[in-house]
Amino acid sequence: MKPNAKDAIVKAAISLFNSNGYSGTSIRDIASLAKVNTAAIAYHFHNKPGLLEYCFMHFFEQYISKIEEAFASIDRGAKECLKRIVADLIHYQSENIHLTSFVYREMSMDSQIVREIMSTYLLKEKYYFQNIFERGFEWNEFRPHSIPYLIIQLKSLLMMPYMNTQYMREVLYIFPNEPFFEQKYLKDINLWIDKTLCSDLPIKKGAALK
Amino acid sequence: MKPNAKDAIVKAAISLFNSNGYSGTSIRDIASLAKVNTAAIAYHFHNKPGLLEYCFMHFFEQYISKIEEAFASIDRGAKECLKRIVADLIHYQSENIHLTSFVYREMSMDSQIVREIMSTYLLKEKYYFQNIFERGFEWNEFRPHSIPYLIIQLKSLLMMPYMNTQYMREVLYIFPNEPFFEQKYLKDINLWIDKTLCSDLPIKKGAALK
Amino acid sequence: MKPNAKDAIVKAAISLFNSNGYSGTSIRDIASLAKVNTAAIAYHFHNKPGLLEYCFMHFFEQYISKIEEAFASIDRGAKECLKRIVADLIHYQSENIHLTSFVYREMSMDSQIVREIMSTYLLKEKYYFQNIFERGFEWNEFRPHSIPYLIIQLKSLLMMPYMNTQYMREVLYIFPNEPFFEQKYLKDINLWIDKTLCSDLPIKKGAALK
Amino acid sequence: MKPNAKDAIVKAAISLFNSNGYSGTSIRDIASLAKVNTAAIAYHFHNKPGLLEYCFMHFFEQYISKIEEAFASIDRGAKECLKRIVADLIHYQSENIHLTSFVYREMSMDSQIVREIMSTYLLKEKYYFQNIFERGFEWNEFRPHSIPYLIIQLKSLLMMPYMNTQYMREVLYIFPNEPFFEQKYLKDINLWIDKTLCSDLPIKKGAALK
DNA sequence: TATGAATGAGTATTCATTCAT
DNA sequence: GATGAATGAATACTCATTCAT
Repeated sequence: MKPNAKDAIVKAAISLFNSNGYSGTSIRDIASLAKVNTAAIAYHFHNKPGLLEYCFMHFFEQYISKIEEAFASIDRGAKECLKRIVADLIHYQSENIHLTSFVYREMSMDSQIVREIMSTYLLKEKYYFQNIFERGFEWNEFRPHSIPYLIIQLKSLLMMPYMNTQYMREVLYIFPNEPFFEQKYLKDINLWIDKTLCSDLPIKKGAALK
Repeated sequence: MKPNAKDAIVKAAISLFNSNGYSGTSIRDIASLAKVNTAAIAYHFHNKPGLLEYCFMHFFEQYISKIEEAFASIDRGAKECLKRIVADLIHYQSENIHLTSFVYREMSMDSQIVREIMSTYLLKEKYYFQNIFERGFEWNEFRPHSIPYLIIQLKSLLMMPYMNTQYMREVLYIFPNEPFFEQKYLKDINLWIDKTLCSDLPIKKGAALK
Repeated sequence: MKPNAKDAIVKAAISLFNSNGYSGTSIRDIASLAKVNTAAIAYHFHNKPGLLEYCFMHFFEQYISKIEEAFASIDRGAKECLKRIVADLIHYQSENIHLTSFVYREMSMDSQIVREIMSTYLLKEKYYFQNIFERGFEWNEFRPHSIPYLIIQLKSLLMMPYMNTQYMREVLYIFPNEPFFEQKYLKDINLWIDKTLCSDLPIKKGAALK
Repeated sequence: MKPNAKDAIVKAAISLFNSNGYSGTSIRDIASLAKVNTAAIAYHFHNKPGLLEYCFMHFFEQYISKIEEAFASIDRGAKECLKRIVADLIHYQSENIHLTSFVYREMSMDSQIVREIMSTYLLKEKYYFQNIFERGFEWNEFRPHSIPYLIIQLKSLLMMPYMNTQYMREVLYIFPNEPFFEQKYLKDINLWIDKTLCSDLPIKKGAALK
């Protein structure tokens, strides 16, 4: 009868998790929004945490693959590569703004699933960023700096507009799902890369790009 | 019998809200952690949203007063003033890390209380930031730029380590409640102010500082 | 694919009904233990009560036929006949200990099925016992006594070790499925027959066996 | 409002557990029969197993105390003592026929609670019976025999009419809660004691009662 | 102030069963 | 014959809140 019950459930879940939080959303709310029987959720995702995990995986699988694809072009320069990653991630997040928003929020909770996701996906992400920064230092593209502290800043810029869409809308009157925003904000992050990450480089003694 | 039941409740609430979220925490959990009868919470805070509102107000009252105090020294220069605000806020957040963490997370939810807090405190904060940036442009301290987009970046740097303590700890191995972190991270934000916010200034034609 | 799905289901059902009770066992538990689809149970037994009824019938059909076979030898003496019945039933119960255990327990519940089984099989059993006792009185083999009260005692001795296997194992350290137990316990019941059922017989004036 | 909610719950629970079994009875059935809110059950007994445990303890506390009281008179002879225990237990069970019935049935299930009850109460009961039998052998009152096997028979006679009240009523037309039954059945058990337990005693060489 | 008892609405989950394939 | 998907009703339990004491 339902052509795509599973997809309908996920879509409803993302929407409700985003506005009310995971704990603040009931299985029945999701089921009624997806026009599906509550038992169907148990059938497809075993239980509520299972549905959450599915959303997490759904998000991070694509997230990481964006990074991996862009990372392949590391040989064209660390800065170039980083900018491409940033552009891809911003685009991905803008396209999946509700999912991104709720995943980021829920990742700040203390649970078994979160720890698993972190050690699976976020350590991998860290590995790529670390690699890029190290290449950047080596090839004299980036000003030497503590890598973890650079990651904090980079991640903060990547996450902020998608974690706090409410604030963006109601205080700053900026809507992160508009295409206009994507382009403009990207420029700002690139400015951070150019100015804060790369500034005050010592004499460029023939920067060793392949 | 309880010497300071109200404080005990707030302390327990902050701790539990922080690790399990507001919806994920029950009145009884709080009561049992605070070693207080459940009805005592209703007595002191009327109901569960009342307790949440109290935490929000508790946080933002102090938060805004930090900004206001520092803003009084705007005449010594916009950059100087901004740096002092940043320093004070970072310190305040580090001192109240659990409260900060849970407040920021819960502020991303969609509720009546959140909207009220936003229009009360965050619009006020925006007003001060706006003022500082405008003065900075006027006095030729800051490179001209869209103010909302500057606020995004500034806020992102201010909030990130306190919204994602889990990530900080488990992926980056950085603990935002250590005094060492506060100093080091502050330097990084100042670097952003110096390099990204102020860089490429046109000829300083007698920058009008007092 | 399943060579003997029906048997596998019954076997699994007996095992689970025995340890968790009928109500405490779910169709899905049975299906997964029998490695069968849940719908297969509905196919073979119509519904859950149908499966229970099948187990009851399976047990009592054989149970009654044991009695009937032995009863045929009534002419060789009531006592002789009774001893043979007891021996056959004890042996049958020992061989089907799990089924016996759960059937006896479930028969103490108040349901439509139970009442049907009782009026079909247990009234028949009573008829045979009654007959034997009457012959025993007539032929001066048994001490005259109220038949229903004799049946209580006889049934209690027959059922006890199989209804309370848990107690037998954990308190008395006796395992009713060991062949040793069967022989020893049988001797005890025969002792009851000899001493309590037959004791203090008036002068045996030529015990009238045909 | 409810003068004795707890008692009302227990009374309703005993009635329903008796006719439908523990698993076959829902919290809501009990609550509605006791005219109490379902949450009141959780409040008084924590959860469903907690209510079951309370019933078990309620039964066995009194059960064991009956034995202990009667056991105090062991010096007046093992047989005398045993007869008094049997009389007291039969009376206690007749007075609490529904509780007895369901407790005995549920004790045959495999669960944590049952194992705990067994090792607490039934091992104690065994200890007393063992003691009585040993004294009986020593003082030449009982025919020497395996103690566990004697316990089986004794327990079977004690339990049977109360475990199978349905069978008693519908097949034998005997109602174990009638005062008449109690007296008549007690006589039968005493007969078993006199005939099967004590029969064929060797020459009573001045039976050594203290 | 403070609390033990109680409540009604809510929670996630499991149930036996059905049905199109 | 056999099965994966789906369902409505029921499950035990937890929730925030109220109220008499």
